[in-house]
Amino acid sequence: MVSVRADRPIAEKGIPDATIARLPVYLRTLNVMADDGVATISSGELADAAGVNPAQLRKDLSYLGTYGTRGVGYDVRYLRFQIGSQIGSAQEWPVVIVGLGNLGTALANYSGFGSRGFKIVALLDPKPDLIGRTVVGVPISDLADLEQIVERTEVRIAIIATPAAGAQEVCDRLVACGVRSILNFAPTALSVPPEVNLRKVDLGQELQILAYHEQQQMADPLESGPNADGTGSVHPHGVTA
Amino acid sequence: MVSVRADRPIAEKGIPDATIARLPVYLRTLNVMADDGVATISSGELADAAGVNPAQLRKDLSYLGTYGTRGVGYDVRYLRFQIGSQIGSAQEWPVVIVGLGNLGTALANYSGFGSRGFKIVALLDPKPDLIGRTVVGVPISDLADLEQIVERTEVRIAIIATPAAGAQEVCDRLVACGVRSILNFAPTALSVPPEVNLRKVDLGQELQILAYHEQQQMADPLESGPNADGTGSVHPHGVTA
DNA sequence: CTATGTGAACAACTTCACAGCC
DNA sequence: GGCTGTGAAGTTGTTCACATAG
Repeated sequence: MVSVRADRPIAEKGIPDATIARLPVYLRTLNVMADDGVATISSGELADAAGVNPAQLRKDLSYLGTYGTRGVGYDVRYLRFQIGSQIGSAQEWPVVIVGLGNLGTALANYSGFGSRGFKIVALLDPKPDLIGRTVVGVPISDLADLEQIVERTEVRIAIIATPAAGAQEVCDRLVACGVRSILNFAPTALSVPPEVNLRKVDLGQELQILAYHEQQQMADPLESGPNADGTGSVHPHGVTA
Repeated sequence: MVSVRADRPIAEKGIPDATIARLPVYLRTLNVMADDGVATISSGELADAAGVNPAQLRKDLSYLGTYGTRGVGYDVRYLRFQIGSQIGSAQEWPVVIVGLGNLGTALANYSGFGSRGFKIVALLDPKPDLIGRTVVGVPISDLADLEQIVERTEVRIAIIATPAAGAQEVCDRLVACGVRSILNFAPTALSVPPEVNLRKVDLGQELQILAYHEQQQMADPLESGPNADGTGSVHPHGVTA
């Protein structure tokens, strides 16, 4: 079970997922700073701009290495470079999107992927009236050609944005032709062999949590003074997200 | 730190956010089961279908109450009813979406909201060529009319899907006219007063985590035997998401 | 004898608080 | 003096393992 993972030469092995998820946020902020001509920034300022706790920011950065200067802060350009090379904006990740309904199309258009080093190289859908149309310059191909397209483009990361019904079959086919990382937007649980990385995004989930807290606050009009509950918004001066 | 929050009549006070996020998944699964005519289901089967650990499922359900029968399992219809009433599918939550670019439009079209008790009652965008068009039967209104529309529709939950630049202003205006729960899809940190619930969704984040693990696995071709890392896919027989 | 419900152990993540360096 | 880097404490979420009910 414990997976061990014996110690290798240098560090740089175990950055928590939560940190990985935040690094692009820092990077985006640093880019803005750099464009504004800011040369140095403290953890407090950067944390503020990124919407996190300063200690969190410093701990996150400490996983990458020691890039700050005590008493001074971080060099914006240098830190930007370091984060960039860590999260593989060094290389470009080819990605295929399967399913071009509303969500798949929105994802294909979503500029946030491109700026983070992901490149949509193929779009797949079974509907004849979609096949041949292009989205962001990429033509939609027939889902039937999945195997040959995966092989030709050498994608290793796939996004499933199909209806729930077809998702598992698509998933199996992707796995069969060597895709090792799958991001599932379909509202269903997928099953994959253990060597495949699978993550799920549920667009409704955060809304659900908000609604729950809303309901709770309506239920007890008392004790709603400063901040009735936790999680939703428990940051020092109300900064979140 | 037992969290105090003096005991009120029955329980039903402190369900963890993580559990709230999973309940709709169970509900969806139960609906399928009920349609298939299944009358009773064990935690193992339901957990399997929902892609979670059986112990997790039982613990989640235990926050709602004691709805199972030892030695037997759960009554599908009864459990469905209980979960449904817990996550406020009892009431309908009116929601406004601000920003109807690709993402906002996809969210407006996303059927997952409707099936969970959310109802899009207003759409707002400042672009003249969008105003007046309708999406899922709801007309797009001028962002300038935000205040009056929020007041008229009495929405308490808003989704921000604008570009980063306009997000904070929209957020401030929403808060000013009484919106207490905001879901932010814009790639920027928003600041709100502490009584407002704010949550953020970053579509790139999960992809980033996948890419990181992909990169890691490429870095050590060794030890990729059974399951190189954790998080991504560490479920008993490889079922996830 | 089966499957729930749950205390307790465990694991991941966040925040605190302060030593250490500039 | 100011700000980083980090051990330690705190918090939240997950999994185990078993007593208990049916």
